[in-house]
Amino acid sequence: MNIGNVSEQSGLPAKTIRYYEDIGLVQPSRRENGYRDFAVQDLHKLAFLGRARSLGFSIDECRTLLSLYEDRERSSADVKAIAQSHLARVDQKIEELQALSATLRDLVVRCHGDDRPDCPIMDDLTRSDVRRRENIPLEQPSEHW
Amino acid sequence: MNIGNVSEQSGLPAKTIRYYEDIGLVQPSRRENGYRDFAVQDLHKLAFLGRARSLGFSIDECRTLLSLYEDRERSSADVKAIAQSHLARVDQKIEELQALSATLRDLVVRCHGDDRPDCPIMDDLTRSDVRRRENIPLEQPSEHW
DNA sequence: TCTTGACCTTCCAGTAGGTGGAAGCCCTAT
DNA sequence: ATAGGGCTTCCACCTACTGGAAGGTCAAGA
Repeated sequence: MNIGNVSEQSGLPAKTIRYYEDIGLVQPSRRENGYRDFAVQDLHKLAFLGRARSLGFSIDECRTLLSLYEDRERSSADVKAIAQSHLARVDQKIEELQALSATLRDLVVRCHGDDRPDCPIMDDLTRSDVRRRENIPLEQPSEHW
Repeated sequence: MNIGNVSEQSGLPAKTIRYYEDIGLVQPSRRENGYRDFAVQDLHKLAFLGRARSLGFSIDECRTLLSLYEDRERSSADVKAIAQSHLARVDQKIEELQALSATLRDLVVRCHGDDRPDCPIMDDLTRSDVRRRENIPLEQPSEHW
């Protein structure tokens, strides 16, 4: 099966599939002309990956899930542990964003938003005390959401 | 003022401050020995940036906010518009994560998590229909949370 | 005066998870 | 024979930094 075909059936862009090969998630064979030749199992794996990614699992988690996926003897406890820790992170992120949302909403509501320059949002950003930030965790850009 | 001093007072790592200079957010002068020499205004700008970033504004939004910060004639409407669109994105993200959380929680609850291999989580990831994904937006990795 | 250590500099690479584009084969249909 | 679409590799770019190496600078203490 050519990459275009697999792309269409799995819903993943061809670029992404090549990238997944690069990082070792799939190992399609090659034809004589150099074209990748995907087996049906590869298609299943890619579709599995697409679903796991759409649930927000990281590539590393996907790697583990994939090995569990291919292990017929794996225990459901192993899978559950991964899903649980992912769920905990999602819920944590939700809480952080909700605190952020509340702060922003408060600022937006208090800003009259007209032609005059005075603005509570700017005042807040300019303020050098720390009252506002007491309950707001820092963004962790390294999390790459 | 040396970078270490500014770092301590603004709460931003020195590396980050150098990076902010690289991308043109601050322009400290230089001493004869090559050391950066920050003015008090630079410190204010960096503290402002730190607060805006902690509220989740992107670097590009910070750039705009900074120009508004330095414009005493700016209208509060301009600031409000940026904050509002940011708030909308935050709320959108919260909704997505909540849908995700609900799905994951359901899967986790249904998985008995013992030594046996059968696992609803795996079943869901393996399933090739689209029922589950109907209400779940795709992760947008380009958003870089 | 010498040395130690803290502080500063630049530059390069890496992070996660891809995406965009260029240059160039390959294959099929007309 | 040629046009097109599909396939290949490779390199660069995105966000917002962070880590580390190699080396210059400065102030304090022996």
